[in-house]
Amino acid sequence: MLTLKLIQDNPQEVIDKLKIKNCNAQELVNGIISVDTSRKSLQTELDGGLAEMNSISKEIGILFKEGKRDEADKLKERTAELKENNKILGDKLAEAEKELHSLLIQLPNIPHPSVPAGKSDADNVEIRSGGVMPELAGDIVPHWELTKKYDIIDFELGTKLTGAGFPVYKGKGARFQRALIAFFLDEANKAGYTEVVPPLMVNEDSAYGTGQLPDKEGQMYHCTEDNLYLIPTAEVPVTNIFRDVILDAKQLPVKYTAYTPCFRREAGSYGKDVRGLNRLHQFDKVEVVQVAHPDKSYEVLDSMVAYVEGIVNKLGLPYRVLRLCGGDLSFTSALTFDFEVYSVAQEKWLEVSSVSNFESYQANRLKLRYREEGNKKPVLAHTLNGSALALPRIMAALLENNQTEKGIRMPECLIPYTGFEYID
RNA sequence: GGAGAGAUGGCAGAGUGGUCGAAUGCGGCGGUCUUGAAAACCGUUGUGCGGCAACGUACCGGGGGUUCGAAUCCCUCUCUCUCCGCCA
Repeated sequence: MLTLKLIQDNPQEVIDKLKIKNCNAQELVNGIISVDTSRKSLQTELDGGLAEMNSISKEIGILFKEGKRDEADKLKERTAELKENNKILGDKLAEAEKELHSLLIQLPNIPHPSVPAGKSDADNVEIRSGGVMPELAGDIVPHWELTKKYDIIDFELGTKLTGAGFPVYKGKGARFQRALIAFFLDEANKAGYTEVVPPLMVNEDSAYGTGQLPDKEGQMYHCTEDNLYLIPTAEVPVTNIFRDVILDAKQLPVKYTAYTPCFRREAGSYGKDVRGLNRLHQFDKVEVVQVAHPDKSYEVLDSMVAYVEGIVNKLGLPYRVLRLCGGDLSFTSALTFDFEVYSVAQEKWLEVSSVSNFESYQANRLKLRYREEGNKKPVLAHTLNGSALALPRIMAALLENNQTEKGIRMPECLIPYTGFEYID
């Protein structure tokens, strides 16, 4: 969430900037300011009452020690009213804090100045493209037919075991999947990211910390018995490593990578682009996460984009990089670049990565701060993350784009991992 | 799953109703000493909120209660450890 200070100091600026996200924040901002103002005066008043109570209690303590029971009892009479008053003030203050908080979390992150205006993904701006469009002869077959032809992914079997959107990878398909994971992790390691294997389930606090709760509750699988959530992305457990943490400035940037399966209910998206590997309830992804110094976070973002571009290039896929417009930017992001790869049989661009700078928006929720040397006050850090990469659509594009008469040709960089050159 | 013990500052570890935000040790930071370092000694060393500041206030796992006053007593939840059982 945004910091109160920012909203208090520049309310109009916040409102103006959020217009890029097609968000009319006028009312919210006004509400926040007025609730905060009353919160402050309540606190001042309550602190005064508590101070008086504390000093009376001390006096009573002293009187008791001196054996002056009567005087002490007299003082006690005065405390009753004070106590009641403090209780009322305390309740009001708690109420105001709750209200303030619920308003604050409704405000999305402020977009970076470079974010273009726009309503939907149609308004995203292509900033770069690369790779070579494959020119395939003969019948071009979509990946869901290829997976059947080579018997490498069984969607129906997954339906039998679990339900739609939980495919079973088999034989070279399974090996292909494992190869991609290992390749992505090795690349991330080479780029200086420390590998972590996080839990695949998180508690409420973690889901809240990265913003999945309360707004996206319905998108996560929830184990009610233990009140745990299956992670929709490694971002959740990995970023929450830093919840309530104060880092040293010299520790920044912190770079973590994690491979995890991801679980998404995808409620409300039935029937749309769900064919084959395009949209699954469980899929694999390698994520990269950085905690950066605020002054450096956009350099870091650029480096993360360059990093993702590097691995897409190694895979030999035609791709484009988009700068997301205000309307398509996620609630928590200040600036996001999407990577899409071209899938020749579907004749579609498929989103395979999303690289974002959240600035201090997540950090504020997480209470993730750093301390400058010699400086006493801890300051909110910036968090960034990106997919590097999400597997199913990469696999879909590789299957379709690399289909030959001999089978599916593996990209050069994967052969050491797959141990074979063709899926046939 | 059954029985017991426990949760205190970066860590270790005192504190069982009254100047306790909390002894002491370690660690960290600053200084003295030293050619430099170590040792020794001195000082300093949590976070949030309110306040221009002085300062006030809250926080001893979470929540609630008793009391003029709670780290300390009561209730409840969570977690950790030990033993037993079960098990990859």
